Amino acid sequence: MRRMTARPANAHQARLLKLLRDGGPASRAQLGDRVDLSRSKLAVEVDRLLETGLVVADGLAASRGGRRSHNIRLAPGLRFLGVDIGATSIDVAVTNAELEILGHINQPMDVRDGPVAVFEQVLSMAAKLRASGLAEGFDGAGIGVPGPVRFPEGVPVAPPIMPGWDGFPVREALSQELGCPVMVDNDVNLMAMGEQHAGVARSVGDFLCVKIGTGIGCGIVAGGEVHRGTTGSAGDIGHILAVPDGRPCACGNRGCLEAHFSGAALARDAKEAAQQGLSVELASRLETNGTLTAVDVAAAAAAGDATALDLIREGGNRTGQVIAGLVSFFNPGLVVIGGGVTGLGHTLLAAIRTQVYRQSLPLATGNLPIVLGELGPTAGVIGAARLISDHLFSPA
Amino acid sequence: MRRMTARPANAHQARLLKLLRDGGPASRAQLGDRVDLSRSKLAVEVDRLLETGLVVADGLAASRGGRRSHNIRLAPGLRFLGVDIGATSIDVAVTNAELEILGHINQPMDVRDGPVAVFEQVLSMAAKLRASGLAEGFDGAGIGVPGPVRFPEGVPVAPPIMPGWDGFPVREALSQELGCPVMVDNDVNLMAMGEQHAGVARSVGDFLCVKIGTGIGCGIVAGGEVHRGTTGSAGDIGHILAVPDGRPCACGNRGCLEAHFSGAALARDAKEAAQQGLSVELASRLETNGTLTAVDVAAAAAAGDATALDLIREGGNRTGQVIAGLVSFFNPGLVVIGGGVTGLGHTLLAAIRTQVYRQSLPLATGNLPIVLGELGPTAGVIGAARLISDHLFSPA
DNA sequence: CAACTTTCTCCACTCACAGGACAAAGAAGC
DNA sequence: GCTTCTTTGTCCTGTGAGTGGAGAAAGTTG
Repeated sequence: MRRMTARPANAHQARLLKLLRDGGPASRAQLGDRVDLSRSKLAVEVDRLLETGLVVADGLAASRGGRRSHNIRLAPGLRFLGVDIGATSIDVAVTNAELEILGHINQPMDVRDGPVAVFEQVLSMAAKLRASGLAEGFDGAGIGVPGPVRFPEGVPVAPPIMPGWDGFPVREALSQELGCPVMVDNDVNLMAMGEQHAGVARSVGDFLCVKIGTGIGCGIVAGGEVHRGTTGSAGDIGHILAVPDGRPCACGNRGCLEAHFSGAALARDAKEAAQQGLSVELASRLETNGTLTAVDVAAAAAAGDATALDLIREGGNRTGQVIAGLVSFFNPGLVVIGGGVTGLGHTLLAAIRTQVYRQSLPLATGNLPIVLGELGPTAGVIGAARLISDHLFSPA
Repeated sequence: MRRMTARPANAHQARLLKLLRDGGPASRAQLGDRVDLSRSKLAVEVDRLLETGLVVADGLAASRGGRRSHNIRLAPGLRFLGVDIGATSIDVAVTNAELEILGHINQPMDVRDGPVAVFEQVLSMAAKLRASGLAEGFDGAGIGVPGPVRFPEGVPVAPPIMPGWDGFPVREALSQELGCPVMVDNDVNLMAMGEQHAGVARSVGDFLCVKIGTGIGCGIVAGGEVHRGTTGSAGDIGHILAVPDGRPCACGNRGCLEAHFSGAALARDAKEAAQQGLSVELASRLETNGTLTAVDVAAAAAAGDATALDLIREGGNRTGQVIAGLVSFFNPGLVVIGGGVTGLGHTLLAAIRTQVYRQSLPLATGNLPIVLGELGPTAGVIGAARLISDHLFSPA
């Protein structure tokens, strides 16, 4: 099958494509209501899109009391690949043009194995999805990496937790391998875009998306657009000072948020507690598995273990203090908490909320929801698909 | 004289007006180089602007080897009023259409006297400027207030340091009194716009502008646009936690940045130090004046007083720690320090720089200038004039 | 079957805009 | 003084974007 060759020729067409993507199939009349164009002009642009094959007209909708309308929809064969490279695992998904997930696989992996090994795995996962008949090829791919990215070029820059990726031309390399356009971004930004597109952040202009996984980061959306900062490192909140003279951090400083709360820090603290005999629950898990992860802490907490709950509360308080500062500064309309630790659930959320509502001024917190992400592990891949579709659905 | 009645009819005209404002007078040919329009279309739009009186053609420029060009410039009679209401003083200035300050006066005042008293003073200051022959009237006014503003309506909301202003229709009231369009914003945002227009932040897309005066606040510019947040309280960093279990703050919490460093905090600490006999210099000043202000501390520091220098360094460290967090989060391309305490100069700046460069990651700080504002007390009024001119130079 | 609705198409008219021809005004060389 | 070249600004025509109305197509309702 020939892949997507055309791009929208003008802003009107781009607008229409995005309407169809976000709102699903519609008739010409419905499109006319949502776009500021005369019926005649709209018909012209739709016809041109039909010619390019980007959209198709299939079937007639039920009558609403008059002539039945033609259903206009995005080409049903369009397929986007969403890739979310985490610190310890890879998510790959295929979506259709409406960014609905058709297939999704996850595999453990270590980013520190370097770009070559990781790419091999990503490509084999993509091949598996293709082989399962979900896609004959990909029209575009979005990919998220756990570190700062020089966005226009799609190249990671000085990523702390992924040495060996610095300056690696991710966009170009992947584009060559897959034979389709590729866009690269920070994984946290993609999570934010995912929640914005299909999750809790729909129709919120300014929000923060805090991702707590192996590390900790924050996606920033201002005026509906992702804010990436001057060097692409915006949202890198893991190394904000949380505890003066606190724990040593990999970055060389002390007391960084990430050194006190993150998947890695939680596992470390849980292990210490277990070895000190503070928790029978954690100790038995340590013995069984040989090691502890955030998942064990979550399970222990769910079982009512006091030490585990304390660890989570403590971490939540630290995180909440930092978020309180960000809320005062940025004044978002929503704060989303996501990432691997969402399994810690409401204990974590309650601790964060307490700190934010206590420390920030009422004007900033008065109507500020702080909620868990809605999409879980799919947020990243949906965001990735959204990234590339935004690119492809813009005038060339 | 009849004031500015017309507004640009379309985006092209708006663009041309802003080019003339920011780049000064120019010929049609020069305008053509800076705007993406054919000469014919450009001529049409310029002619229309000439008809409306928004721009004038006066005289011929020197020849550059061919036919001499007509000088196109903004109407020389246009006058904007810039008002910057601080916690303890008011600045009012008149500018021409190019936002050059033609006259500027400053008077001490207390915002807590409430909007009615303050307005009376602002109007009398504006009248004085008009009487001096600098303006026959005002085509628009921008006004900054030291607290959050619901921007579209131009109404302060829940301003901590200016009780009595909550919900007061500043925009509407002032517009009625002055008989011209008015825009209202937070004073810190206006300072940022001022430095962006005519100061150190020219041509920087993402930057922070930290204003340390009676209180402490931060203007945020992202992608060239001021970020105001969901409720207009973005940049309110005075109540970010700086010292766990630190000094009590007026907001009810402890350890807020503003409780540890601001004009007010500095005066308080200096007084304490003087009373404890830690500094002869400060004690003598206290005796002479009966009280101490940040200006006294600056003078003592300039005279080499160790205690005063310590106070400044200490405060700079606290502020620097908070700014370090904001830099990690926002990844700006520039940090501007301004406000009343700029008199503290390089001692303060050095302390802030030390903290930021030490605590934030190299990628964010690698090429990050941290500098004092260039415009001093005029930043606010220039920003105010810029605010209203941006409004008036946009299609109606 | 008539009357009304909704959807879509066609057509004529207006306006935005580009691009080239050309006029105006001066500089530089002969 | 005259020609040639350069720069600036104006005029004119052709093209394509876009609007709005007329009306055809395809239904529903009574």
